[in-house]
Amino acid sequence: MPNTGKTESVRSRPPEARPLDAFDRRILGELAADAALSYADLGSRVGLSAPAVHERVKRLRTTGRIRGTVALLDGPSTGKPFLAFVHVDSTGWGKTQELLDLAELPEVEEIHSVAGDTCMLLKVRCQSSRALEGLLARLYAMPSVKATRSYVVLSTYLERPPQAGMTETLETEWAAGEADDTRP
Amino acid sequence: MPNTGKTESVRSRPPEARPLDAFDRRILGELAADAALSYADLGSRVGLSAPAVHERVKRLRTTGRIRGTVALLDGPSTGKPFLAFVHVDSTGWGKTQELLDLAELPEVEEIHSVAGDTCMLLKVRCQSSRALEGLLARLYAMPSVKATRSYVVLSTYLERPPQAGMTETLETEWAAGEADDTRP
DNA sequence: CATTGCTCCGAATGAGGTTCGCTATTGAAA
DNA sequence: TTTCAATAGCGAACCTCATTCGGAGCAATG
Repeated sequence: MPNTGKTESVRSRPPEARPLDAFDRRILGELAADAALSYADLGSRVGLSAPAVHERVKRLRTTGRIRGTVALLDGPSTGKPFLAFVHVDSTGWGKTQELLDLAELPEVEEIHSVAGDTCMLLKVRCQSSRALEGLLARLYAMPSVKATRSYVVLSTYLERPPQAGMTETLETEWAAGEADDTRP
Repeated sequence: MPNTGKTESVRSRPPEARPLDAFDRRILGELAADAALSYADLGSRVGLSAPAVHERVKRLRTTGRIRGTVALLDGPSTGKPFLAFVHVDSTGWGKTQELLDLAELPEVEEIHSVAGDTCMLLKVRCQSSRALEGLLARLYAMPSVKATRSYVVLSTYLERPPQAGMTETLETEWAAGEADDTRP
């Protein structure tokens, strides 16, 4: 059966453009807390049948909303009790490739380019302060690295992956006593 | 059946004291990358049968090595494209309770106490720069908060949960050209 | 040398993931 | 307004896989 170009152009809008509805948000919230839930349980929590949530979860995966399903390891009890954030000052913007190569080390969990008084921000978790020192030595061995500032974590009060919920009042509440809302 | 105190004292050593062997490490590595693996697949990868890995994974869970199994959400495509690290200077050490209450906001992903020129470090992910501003307003509304410094993430090159692997050479390699190893 | 406990494996069972066909609903075209 | 097509939902069925059970090999203990 031949399909008209007109119909096709309407129907084949990119799937990732479709916005998340309330069902999707609740599914994401549940799975971000516990991905070991059965589809039957998940369905009863959000008010859908098992095949229906299965279909939605599959789409959330293929469209990239869900990046993966992983086991969260506990740093201290798996041999990496030392956590630190390292700010890196480097010369030039194009020379950051060697910094990105640090991604091969399992101790390096995050590499961000940030706006502020530093260029790059690393989150590293390793087995000892000596290992942290070794990582800093690797940094300083790079010609482009000018300086670093390390923030060693003393206590972690909260640490979790991205959450599904959003605080709507964050965008409006604070401005109530300060100025009128200038948005349209 | 009564058990002798002697046997009990020997047998009931804390389970978390048992060190991880090579099998455990490989299992943790696989599950940290993909927790949706079947036990049969996981077993064939590490060289054990399905019931054997099942038993080990169960123990890794109960002993806290595995904190949970979760779906990793993609921030930008789930409505939170803005990521920032906020350093907080606060007066006094006991007054941090109001900071810890921020954990109720789904935008706040991490709260650490750090050593360095700041007291606390937050990782926050929210829907807009305006929401980030609202969160900063909440911070400054706290009497104990003296100052904040924000690092807005421009690009994220790497972001992943704790990994199982460890770079052994980090503890030794760097010191080779500097000084002799002083460890026993 | 006997015993105790641990961990592994193969087999069996039952729960749950996955697919299929059908129906209701929505939105667009005639 | 009528008609058509596509979507998303559900119940039932299938089939994979998680989970349990019993037994064997092994190490450490007394």
